[in-house]
Amino acid sequence: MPGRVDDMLDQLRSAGRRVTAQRRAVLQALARLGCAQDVEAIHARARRIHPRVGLVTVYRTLEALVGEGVAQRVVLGDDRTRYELGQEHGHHHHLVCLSCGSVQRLDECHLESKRAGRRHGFTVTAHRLELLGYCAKCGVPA
Amino acid sequence: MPGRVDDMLDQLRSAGRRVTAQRRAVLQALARLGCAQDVEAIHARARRIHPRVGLVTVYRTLEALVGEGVAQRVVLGDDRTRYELGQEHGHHHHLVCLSCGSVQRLDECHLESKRAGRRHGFTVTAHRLELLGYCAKCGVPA
DNA sequence: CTGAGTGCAAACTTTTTGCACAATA
DNA sequence: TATTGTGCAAAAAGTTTGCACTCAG
Repeated sequence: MPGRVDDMLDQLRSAGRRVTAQRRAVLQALARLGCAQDVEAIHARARRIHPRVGLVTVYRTLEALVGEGVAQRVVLGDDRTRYELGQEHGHHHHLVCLSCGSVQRLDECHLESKRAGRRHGFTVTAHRLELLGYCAKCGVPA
Repeated sequence: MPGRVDDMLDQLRSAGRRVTAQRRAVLQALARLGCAQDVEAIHARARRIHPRVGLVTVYRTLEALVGEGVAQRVVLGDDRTRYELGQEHGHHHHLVCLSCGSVQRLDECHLESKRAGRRHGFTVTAHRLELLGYCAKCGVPA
């Protein structure tokens, strides 16, 4: 995971962007936090790595990372904007616990709806799927 | 569709809520607009039906309708909160055009991921699926 | 007539922008 | 050194809340 962060920093540099301590911190925060984290959490984690990271910089850095294809926005249905490393490669979905709000990654993708879209004259190029329910820890409420 | 609105108003009344001209207007706006509309659009449409509807009332009414199971929130990945009539019954997904932003309803649901969730110790009780791409009118960009 | 519902204004939350300063390449 | 990136403060945008007034039941 640390090597991966360096690779991404190189990618930024190659794209003509500058590598700063703040960006490194945001990237490391993303790498350590796992998927679908909101901006506040990313900011807090980044601060633990490098105290001089402002919230504004986190917003701007995330936008830059998305632009470079290093990170992506994730929308889960609550009102928070979330981000995670990786783009379409490493495609996955999320299991969102309705009880504790935890989010875990689901790598399988049994999706057969592309055809359905095409039947509507719609060309499906991407999709987003969230499974909502209760995680093993919480269990289903009575 | 007009009968359906009256039925929903009755449902509100039975639940001890009051039926006002504003609520009727919001409900009619939802019925006429189709699925996944944002609050601003609902407000504008409601105003055309009954000019004395404030934005705040639209927010509060939508919340009440969701609480009564008459309407539901829809999250599509842009930053807007959207609403539409109907709840889990009438389950459907959306085809979101990346070019014009139009949203159309997809009634089919070929979802086989519930099993996948269960394998993770996760009990799936609901899911959300958006297919992104290009509608027939827009076509796929070069 | 009594409490649920409404409108307005103000408060809040989240995200964006302007501008002077700092630091990378 | 030439810019890109940063921080702060302020502005926007979207949503919620307090309060007095209105109206459905």
